[in-house]
Amino acid sequence: MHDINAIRENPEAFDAALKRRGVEARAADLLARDDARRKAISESQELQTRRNEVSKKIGQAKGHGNEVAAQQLMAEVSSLKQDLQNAEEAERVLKAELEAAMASLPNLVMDDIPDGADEDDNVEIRRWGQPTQNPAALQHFEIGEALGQMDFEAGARLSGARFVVLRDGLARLERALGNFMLDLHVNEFGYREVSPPVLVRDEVVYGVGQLPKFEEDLFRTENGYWLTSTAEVTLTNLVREQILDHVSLPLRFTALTPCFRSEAGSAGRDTRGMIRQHQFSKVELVSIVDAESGEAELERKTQCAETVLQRLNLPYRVVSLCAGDIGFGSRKTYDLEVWLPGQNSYREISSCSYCGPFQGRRMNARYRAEGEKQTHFVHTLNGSGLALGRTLVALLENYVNEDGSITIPDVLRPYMGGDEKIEAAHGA
RNA sequence: GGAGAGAUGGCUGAGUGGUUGAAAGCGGCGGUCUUGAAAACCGUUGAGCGUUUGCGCGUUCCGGGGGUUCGAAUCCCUCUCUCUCCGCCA
Repeated sequence: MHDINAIRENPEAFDAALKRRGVEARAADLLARDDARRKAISESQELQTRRNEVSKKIGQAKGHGNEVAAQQLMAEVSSLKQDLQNAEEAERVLKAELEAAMASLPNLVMDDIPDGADEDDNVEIRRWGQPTQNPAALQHFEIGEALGQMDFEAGARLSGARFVVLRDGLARLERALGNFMLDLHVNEFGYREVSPPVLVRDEVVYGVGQLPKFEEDLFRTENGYWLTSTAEVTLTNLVREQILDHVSLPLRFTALTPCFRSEAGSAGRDTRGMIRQHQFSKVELVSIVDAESGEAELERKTQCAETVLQRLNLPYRVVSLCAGDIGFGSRKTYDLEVWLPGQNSYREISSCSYCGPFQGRRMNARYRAEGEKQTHFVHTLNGSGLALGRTLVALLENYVNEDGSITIPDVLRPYMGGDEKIEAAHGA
């Protein structure tokens, strides 16, 4: 959500920032609505003042037993009633219209992100590790199916397209990855582990900006719950409608949760394999910070996510998303793209975003500095650290051996009972 | 699923239609006293919005929304949440 006062102060800057995203100018329209709204507020407040004055006198007259005077005053004020109702209704409507107009507008991007229209204009920031080039490299689903531990037919039988069943070593590998990542972020980077709900109500989804605009990307239960598409939704909303002490910031939360996405509009993309599923597990990293710390926290968070890939020894690159490709609620986003030999390309495995006060305002989440009266909206950040399914994909393609077995990276072995390899299941 | 009770300021807790944004206590902050601290005493202490250069003025908010009334924390409707008992259940 945007700050209408900031738009009033500098409408040109607002429109210019929207334009970088390819969104048409809106400031003039919003300010006209705001002007009408404020006029309506003044009008209804004026009527309220008059009503309150007379009503007090009525109370006093009745208190003194002066019924005649009271009756006169009541007759006088009753004529105000309809006017007041009309004025209040007008105010309500104008306020709702302004909010609706703003709720669907994306966050303003930061000055230092690249210009561009789509993902082709994203800018590579750095690379880590040596990508292996091998024309004969297998894709993860070929490797997993050969192991007899990645079963898309079973997934289809249970649930349909874009679902998978993992078994044996691969099932355990996924669990090991989750534990490894959580331990890393909790023990080394100071995140607090959280186990949140995955079913949430409307306003929570609105708070992070997925509603009202992206309803079609989400699953919903028949009685009105939304299935969270990422733990960002719940972890960020942990502070909704709160006023935090400045000294308690930053807050850093991590959680391992299933994520549910309808993938509407992705028809035909990544139809084979585990890259794009309706349900996947992810370790999420969320930070709640003050207005000054957001940019530094984005760098820190990106490092936290990168460390996972480094410990797993998976080659990757960091990409800064351009203005046309960046997400709705973000001001600046780094994507981490892991090297997939089977696809001979880098694929997104993490996305770290700095949202400024955009979500804080939608959630009405604030903080207050020691001894100050003024409250400020919290700034929020989120990032994957990492998506388990895609990490498993990367491990298969980067760690597959000649015989089809998978070497387990050193850091995961304690989580795999000391095993060094995943080999074909019995009877596969 | 059935029956019932409740939601008031940072906390506890009064208040059932008329100068009530709300008693009282606790907590917090400031002050007096003290070498310092404690105790005691005095004062102060919610969140928004509109308007104003500013001091300020006005207005809304007693779980959310709507209604009745000249006037609502107080009456009505509705939603959400919490609690108790019964049933079911991982």
